[in-house]
Parts: sequence; C-alpha cells; structure tokens
Amino acid sequence: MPDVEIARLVDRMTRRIHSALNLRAAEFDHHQVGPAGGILLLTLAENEPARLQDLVRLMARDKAQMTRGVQALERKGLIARKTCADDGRASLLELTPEGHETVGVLQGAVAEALEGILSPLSQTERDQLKAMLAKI
Amino acid sequence: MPDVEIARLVDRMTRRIHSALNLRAAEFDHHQVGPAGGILLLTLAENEPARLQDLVRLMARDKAQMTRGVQALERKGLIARKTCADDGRASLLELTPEGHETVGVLQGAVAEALEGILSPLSQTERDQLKAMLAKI
DNA sequence: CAATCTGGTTGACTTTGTCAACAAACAGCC
DNA sequence: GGCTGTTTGTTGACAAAGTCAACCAGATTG
Repeated sequence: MPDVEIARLVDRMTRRIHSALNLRAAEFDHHQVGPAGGILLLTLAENEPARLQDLVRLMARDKAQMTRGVQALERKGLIARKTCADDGRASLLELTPEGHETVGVLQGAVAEALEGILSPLSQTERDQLKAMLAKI
Repeated sequence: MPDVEIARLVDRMTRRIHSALNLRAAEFDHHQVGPAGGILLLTLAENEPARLQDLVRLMARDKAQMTRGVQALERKGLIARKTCADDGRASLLELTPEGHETVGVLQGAVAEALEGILSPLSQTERDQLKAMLAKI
C-alpha cells in the first residue's frame, strides 16, 4: 500500500526531466519538435521500423495524438513512411537521415538533463533503475 | 550515456499510471478532481501543512498552475488556508476533513492502478525503486 | 529607507490529452 | 464468396495541463 508514493515520485521525475529540457530547448530543439515530438523520435529510434500502433503501445498514448505527432514530424522531414507489406492499413515509420541526426542531438540533451537529475545515484543504481523500469 | 532510455521509460510509466486511473476515474473521482488535483492532494497529504511554494517544489510544477490547482480544490472544500505566522505573503495549506477522506479514496485507487503496473516487480524491488526515486 | 528578492496571483496563450465517430483493411466462419 | 466483428489509422471538437510575462504585497539586505 505504501507504494502509492511511487506514483508521486515518478510523476515528479518526469516533470523534472521535462522542465530541465524545456529550459534549454532553444539550444538544441532546432526543428521545434517539442517534448512530445522528441520522445516520439527517441522511441522510434529504438524501435525502427515501427507502425503507428506500436508507438501507441510503447509510449502509452492515444492513437489520435500519435497520428498528429507523426504527421508533424513527417512535415518536418524527420520521419518517413514505407508501405507495410503484410498489412494494407498500416505503414511503417522510419527516421530519415535528418531524423537520425536530430535524434543524436536529442539524446545528447536528454543525457545531459538526466545527468543533473540522476546524480545522486551510482552507476549500478542507475542500471538497476533502468532494469526495473524496463520490466514494467 | 545509455541512461537516456530511463527518460523514455519513466515517461511511459507515468503515462500508464495516468491512463489506468483515468479509465476508472468515474468510480472514485467523485469530486471531479482530475489527475492534477489528485496528485496535488496526495502530495499535500504527505506534507501537511505546506505553502504553495513547497508544493511547487515537491511537484516540480509552475507556480501559476499551482495557484489555480489549489484554488480549484479550495472551491470544492478539500483544502483550506491558514495564515502563515512567519510570512505574511504566504498561507499554509491543509486538507479539510473532506479532503482527507478524498485522499483515502485516491490512495486506494492509485494503489490498485499501481498494482497492475508493478506486478512484475517483487516487493523488495518495489522498495528499491521507491528508495531510488526518493533519492532523486 | 531605498533596492532587491520571494511568494503568490492573474491573463493570455500553446501544447497535450481525451472522446467519439469514421473509412478501410484484415480475420474468422459458416 | 458474403457476413460478421475487429484492428489500424484518421479526423473533429473539446477539455486539461503547462508556459510565459506582468504584476502586487510582504520580506530582506545593505
């Protein structure tokens, strides 16, 4: 029951990551991708190629939102669609070269922001944390 | 550097908690407090009495947002203000009896939602997770 | 007692998230 | 094949959350 606190703490942590990044967004977010777009790109980078529905599950977001998020990144030339062979409804999403480049920049920025937040944890602790979160 | 993934995973987790709760909000959110109000109440419950600024720090949110969040809960009679003796600008926020009651309900709901999400973790792992998040 | 800082409030605005409705492609099934 | 029902992605209309800047009143410092 006292696990309830975990919810608060997790929320707080996302909030902190979010605002740490937001603070210096002007320095790295050259495509005006925003937090939502950024996390979408990062997720896609690790799961390429993915269908929209895959991203919906990976990011636990609404599909409507995902449609629009993808469209926005498509317009900026960071994501491209390939027709999906085994399913006529879906299309496969991939990063364009420019998209990959952007992901690199974002990863750097996120790493830096996380550094400031995770600093009280040792490297082994961080690995544990990641492992647990991944299990979930 | 590979810690970047933590950001994604944490985001995903908040998203899951959020939507798990949202799904059954009608059953427990009798005061139409919403996610933002809910987390505010839970945070206040553990840090009573608190000034607005304290909540801002604890929840890593904008003060403007906090002002309005508190006002909304005040209007619903879940939070009350006491004048703060040592600082004339601030006021101390406290839960009303009805507020406490609501917190109880919310804790139950959150515990249940978390149960579904944390199920792959053992109790010791949960404790570790909580401890690490608390350090941050 | 100025000059500055901090806690809180308000207004105007952007970004995210939610819900319901829909078309088109799949899947099973007799 | 033709009916069901389901999944994928899209759109519209809307509600909720977050951001930014300006502001006032009470502290704080020199």
